[in-house]
Order: sequence, then C-alpha cells, then structure tokens
Amino acid sequence: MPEGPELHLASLFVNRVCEGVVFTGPVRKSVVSKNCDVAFTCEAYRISAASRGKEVKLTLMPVKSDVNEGSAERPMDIVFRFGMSGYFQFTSEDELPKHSHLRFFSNEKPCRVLSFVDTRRFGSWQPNGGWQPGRGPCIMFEYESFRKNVLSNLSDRAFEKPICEALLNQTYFNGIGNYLRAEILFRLNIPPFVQARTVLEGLALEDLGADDTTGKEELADEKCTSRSADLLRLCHAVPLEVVNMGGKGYDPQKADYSDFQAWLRCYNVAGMKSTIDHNGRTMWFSGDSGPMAPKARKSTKARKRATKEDTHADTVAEVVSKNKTAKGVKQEGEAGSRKRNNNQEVQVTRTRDNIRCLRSGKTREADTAGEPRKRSSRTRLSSQ
DNA sequence: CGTCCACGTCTAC
DNA sequence: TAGACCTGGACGG
Repeated sequence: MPEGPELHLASLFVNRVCEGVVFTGPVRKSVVSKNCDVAFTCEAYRISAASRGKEVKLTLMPVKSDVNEGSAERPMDIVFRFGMSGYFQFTSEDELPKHSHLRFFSNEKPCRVLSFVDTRRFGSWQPNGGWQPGRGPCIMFEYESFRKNVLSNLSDRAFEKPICEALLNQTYFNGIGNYLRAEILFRLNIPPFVQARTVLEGLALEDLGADDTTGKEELADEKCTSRSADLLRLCHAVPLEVVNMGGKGYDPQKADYSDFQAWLRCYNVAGMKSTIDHNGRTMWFSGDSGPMAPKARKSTKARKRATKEDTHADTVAEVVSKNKTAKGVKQEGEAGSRKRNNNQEVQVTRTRDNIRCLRSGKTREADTAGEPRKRSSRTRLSSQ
C-alpha cells in the first residue's frame, strides 16, 4: 500500500468509515507484533486521521458525556508508518483480517473493528507521538515548505547522490517511494543516476506559476516540458494524481488495482529498463541511466548473472536500443524482469531482503487470528 | 519443492 | 553499505 498517496488515502478511509462511530475499551495489539502496546482505554471515543508524507496520525478523542465527566480521559495521537504492506481495514469482529496487528473496537451491538493490517510487519506505530522528527514536509500537502526545504539545503551531502536515490530520502522527500521516483523522473526524461544537486540547482525557490495561468496549457496536457513542470513540482503533482484517482493506489491485491496499473507509465511497465541502485532497490527508467549508475555489480560477493543477453538491463543501457512506448500503449516485451538466468552459484548472495533462514532454527511465527482472505485474480505484468 | 521479488525503514559492523 | 526485519505470490524444475 504505502507511498505518500496510499498513506493519505488511508487517512481518508479512516475518516470516512469512522465517521459517527463510537469506539470503546482498550486498544489491542496482536500477540505477534513487536511494536509497543498502546496504553489507551476509554468508555467512548472517536477516531480521526491525518497524513503527512509517509505517515498517518490517528487521533483518539474521548467523547464527553455526563456520565464520565471528570474521568480525565485525554486524547491520544498515534503515528503510523506502513512499512511495505500496512493499511487500515474496518470489519466486523469475526472477520478480522489476517495480520491485523492493532485493533480499535466500536461500541456497536455487533461490534466492528478498525484494524491496522500489516502482512510483513515492517510497519510501526508510536503512541503519544508526533510526526517523526527528521522527516521533511509532505510532498503533497506542504508543497511550499517542501520545496523550500530542498532548495535551501542543496549543500547537504544527501544531494551528492544520484537523483533517484536522493528522492527516497525522507528528510527531503517525505512521501516519495519507489514507484513515484520512477514515474516522476520518467516524465521529465531525467536520467536516474545524475547527481541530484545538478538536477536541482537552478530551480527557483518559489514555484512561480504553480497556480497561475502561465503554464496552464502545459499542465493540462500530460506532456510536461521541463519548463512547465520542474522536478519538485512533479514531486507534488504526480502523487496527487494518484490521490485523485480515488482508488487505493498501489495495491496489487485489490481488484481496483487495474486503474492504478494503467496509470503507471514506467514502474514495472513492459519495455522499460530497470537496474538495481546503490541501496539495492530496483530503479525503473527509460533512456540513459546517467553517469552515476552502479557499475557492473561485482563487489565482494560475486553476483552471478549474466549470460550475455540478460535483458534485465543490469549492466544497463546499451542493451535495448530504442523502445518507444507509445503513450498509453504498453509494449509487450521482455522487460518486466520476468526473464531470469538459471545459474548454479547464485543463492550465495542476496543484495537485499529475503535471505532464507534455512534450518537456522528460526521458524516463522504464525500470526494470530483471522482467516485468510480469498484474493481476486492477480494482474500480471506482461501482456494483458 | 525452491528461488526471486515486493509500495521501507533501521542498526550495526 | 550490508544485513535484518517479515509474509506470500509468481514462477521454474
């Protein structure tokens, strides 16, 4: 679920479903979650939500009543980060989703439950918390201060990195994630591995024309020239497109994922190139990769890829000459990284993530509660 | 069955 | 700059 748009959509979801609902009792955490307990209990309280970048804040607000007047119950804020798989769900008590890790119970007759659901458990929450210190202004809803924060700190070494990596730095780009960086750079034809400072210096502190009529034509048109829409403006506008689509954003599990998928022009799109950045994350792009592209990934651990015609542009660039993707029309193609080499000695290394704990004694703990949901059919990368 | 991959942080060597 | 932290779907043999 979770880049800036998904977090914001989650806050809208909470506000919609919790409208008029009164919650009661303690907030309960799943047994398996390693996050902290939420020491809040209240006879009657309401829940509302707000988002900022890649965080959502829930406010638990005690309802005043004659009965419990003077009970001195105070409101509590809880700030959530969603990790790779967090979202909110509102269900009946006996339909608790699998991987529901924090639960708020309504006072209704058949009780309903607001759940923070998080399959991979990379998400986290902080009771009594404010927005995480060190995260910058929201790219969507604090545009002017976001812009100013970036442009007045260009001497920061963070901007010595390639632009595609700097875009994931939440100190400056709170809300940008892996699909957004690809979509944003793609629209401006900016090679992902150009130094960030180079791309950003020269942009005006004030985004004149953000709302005036000057750039109207270009803005209306999807085809953004670099003059009509600079990088920072697109860091604001592109995520808002996702919000305004009204779906759920990135969420392959859901049926309405197809709208979002159709919206993607670059990320995970057939015909696009991809390469692994210096942090081990997949960067999707087209055209040149830029001068700071990771060199043939060798390093200590030999990463065995490679017969010569690996289509995954790992060594980047020259492999595919021109794949013109007509707008809207996705090429069928080899991209998608569907193609993989069989190699004997891989398995030695992983760059990121997912190292199996083969019989290391560790077993996966089963989550509590809930029945697995039936999932609707997956949409696939390649042709239709 | 096994491997690879996924919307993100975190801390520790 | 590696890993650790997790589950599960797609795909290959």
